Parts: sequence; structure tokens; C-alpha cells
Amino acid sequence: MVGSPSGQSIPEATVSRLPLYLRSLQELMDEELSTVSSERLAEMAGVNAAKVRKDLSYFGSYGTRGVGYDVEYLLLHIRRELGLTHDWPCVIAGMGNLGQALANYGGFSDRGFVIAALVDANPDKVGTTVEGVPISHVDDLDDLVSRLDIHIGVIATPAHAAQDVADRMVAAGVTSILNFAPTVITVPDGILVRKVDLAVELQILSFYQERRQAGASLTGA
Amino acid sequence: MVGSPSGQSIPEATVSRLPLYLRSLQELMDEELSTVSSERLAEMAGVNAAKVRKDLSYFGSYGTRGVGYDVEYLLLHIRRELGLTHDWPCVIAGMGNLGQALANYGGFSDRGFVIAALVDANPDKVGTTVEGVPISHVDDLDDLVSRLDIHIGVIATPAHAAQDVADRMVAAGVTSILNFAPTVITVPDGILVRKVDLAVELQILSFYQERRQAGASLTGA
DNA sequence: TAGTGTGAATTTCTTCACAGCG
DNA sequence: CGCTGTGAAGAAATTCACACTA
Repeated sequence: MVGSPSGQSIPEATVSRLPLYLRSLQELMDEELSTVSSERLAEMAGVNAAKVRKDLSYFGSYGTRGVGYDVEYLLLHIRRELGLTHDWPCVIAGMGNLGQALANYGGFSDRGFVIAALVDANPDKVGTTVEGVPISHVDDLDDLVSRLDIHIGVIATPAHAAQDVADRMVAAGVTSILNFAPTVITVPDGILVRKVDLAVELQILSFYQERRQAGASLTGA
Repeated sequence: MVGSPSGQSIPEATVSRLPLYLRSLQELMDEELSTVSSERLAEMAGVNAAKVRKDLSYFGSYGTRGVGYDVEYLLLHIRRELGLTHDWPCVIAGMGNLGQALANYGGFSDRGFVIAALVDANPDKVGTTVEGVPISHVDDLDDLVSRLDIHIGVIATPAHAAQDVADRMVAAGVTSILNFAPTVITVPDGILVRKVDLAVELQILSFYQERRQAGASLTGA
């Protein structure tokens, strides 16, 4: 989905697994383990060991043969690769159920994504707060984005409003968008978009569920 | 992530795009268009035309050369492939913000995923209703699953509770699980699991956002 | 000895390009 | 003519297997 950026490339597939490794390493830190083998890390992340070693090798040699990887060192390194060494102020647009859930979702602030602003088009919602953050009107996006130095926008509006909100975000200066609305949005070159459609995953499950009557044995991930 | 099921295989990558096509076709139906070219469909789904044609070709020849695809026919066909010709009763475990958002999320029932039951471990929540569906205690999973003929479970609990809930679901007879908890769960062979981690996508955005200062020109999706 | 790092083999996915059909 | 359907080429990702080393 994304062109390879400056410098020589880390495969997209590898990038998409880094967050999994990061989470696993955080668990290992909590358990106060200081080293980890590719095999163990693979098991925790739900992939296989060869993949872990290959993935990590793109960043250089961080392991010790015969021992494994230093948990703390690797954690720091992946965090740096992911750009998670500083906070990212974000704005969420659309304060319906999903928007509220996202605003409340601990997993964001945990990992450096600070909900700096919330916007909605409904005047009744404007002025109320979620998790201590006031809901502003979507017309104030411009001001909020520049004042709070926001680069990342999250769209949690209904599908029909998504493109308009995306346009406003881009105009305001947002350069990365995470889109939860079940529609494709188009943006100018240079703007990054990723999409999550909650129902898509269920449909994929349904596909495999439907066609396994015939004694198929499938493996969970 | 999932072994190829009975019959000759449709590539995983293709399966994961079917929901996109389905959504686009539904929009075309709403606009009362009766045919669509691979190019137009590609644009709507956010992929390229060759991919659309290749994907659809796995199901046989459904297009008309010189014209395109019949919207209604293709829609029906993909819906059948995805197993969406009948309703799937689902249970959601974990009625925090995310669980509530999912229960409210129109995108599910729209597409045949009926929220048949909700469970939580917190006795204070048990007995209240969300969208007209009562919240039951997680101990009643067994009864609910068999009585309501539920095959699909959605986990929206905190990470630490996810494995336990998954075990209970499997014991109760659930065969497909969609896991929103930020942790890997393990299940017996024959149980399908898909995972959605809301924060993972943000971290991937962060990766690319971080490394584009150097005049890189990236393309949004 | 245990476990990394990595070329090479393999598989999967994408894209091309054009023959063939309505 | 316009657009599908598809072999074949190309690219990307995964997996193998083993040399190497702390």
C-alpha cells in the first residue's frame, strides 16, 4: 500500500510485523527476561522463527549466536524504527460509538499516540468531553491541527462523511490518516492512508467457516 | 494464516479482497448501475484493474467481454462465495467501550453478522442491554452458544482475559474467532482465528511518517 | 552447543500484455 | 471496438538449510 521511503527499503511485510514483536518484547520486559530466542519470540508474536530472524536482520545484527536477542536493546531499537520514541498527537474525527471507543482505547496512549483533539459535526456533541478531551466542531480542524502540531488523523465517521473529513484533514496539514470508515478515500500524493474495516475481517472468517464442512483441518493463527 | 480448505484453492490474498469488491458492488447497486468494468470496480475498491480481473477469474468467467460485469449477478456470487447468504449469529465477549462499539456497529448486521449474544465477566454489566441484546455472564457462554447455534465469537476483552475467553468459546462450540485483544491467543487445530489490533495500524503509519522527512514522495492508498 | 545470520530455493502475489470474444 | 480472461514474466515474501560464532 505504501511506496518504499527514503533510504533502502525494509519490506512492507516486515514493517507490518514490527508492532507484533514490539508487543511481545514488552511482555518479556514485564516478565523481567533479559534475552529471548527467535523461536520464543516467534511463538509469542504468532509467526515462525525464520521470519523473525530475517525480519530483524534488516536492521543489522542485534542477536548473539548461541544466546538470542537482548530484550531491552531490541525493544528500544524497534521502538526507534517505528518512530515511537516520542509522542504523536492525533485527532479523531467522528464521535459515534467507534470514535468513543477509540478515544477510550488504552492501546493508543500506551504506545505514544496521544489523543490531542476530537471533532464531530454534530453540534450537540460539541462541548462535551471524552476522557477529558473536549469535542470540537469539525470546522475547527484547521486551527486544532496547526495549534497542536497534529500529523495523524483517525477517521471514525460514517462512510458518507469520510471523504469530506479526509479532505479537511489534509487541508489542515494532517499527513497520515487511519481510516475506519467502510469506504475508500482518495488523498493527494504524499499523504499516507491505512484502512481498517471491522466487518472485513468477519467476512473473511465467514469465507473459511463456510467451506470447511468437508473434513478440512485448518490451523488457527 | 489459514490453510487452504476443501476444494482447489482461492489465494488468500484474493479472499481478503472479496469484501472490498462486495462493498463496492453494493454501492453500485444503490446507484442502480447494472454493469461495471474491472477498471471502475478497481477504482472503487482501491486496487488495480488487472487484480480485479484475476481475482474474479478464480470463480469462473462472470464478465462479458466488451461490456464488463453484471453488478447484481456478481454481487450475489461473491456473497455466496463469502458465505453471506445466510445470517451468522455471533457472540461478543467483553462489553467495554470496544465491545459496545462493535455491538452498535452497523457494518456487522448489515452484512449478515447478527449479534445474538453479549457476555461480560462484570456482574454489574450483566442484565443491562446494548442495542436490545442483554448482556449475559461469561459463565453462560456454553448455554448461549449451543442454544443460539453460534459459530463465531468476537473477543473484545482486555488482553489478560482473552485466552480464557477463547478457551471458553472453543469449549462451548465456537469455531471461528475474531480477536480484538492485543495479544496472541492459541486455539486447537480446526479453530480459525483472525486478529485485529487497532494500535498496530497506527504504529505502521508512524513508521512511514517518521521516515519521510527526506523529500520522499509517498503514495496514499 | 545452541541459536543467529543469510544466501538460495520455493512459494505466493502482482503485473504485464495480448489473444479472443461479444 | 472495448473489455474480459489468462498465460507468462516479474516482484515480493516465505521458508529452508547450514555455515558460523559467542
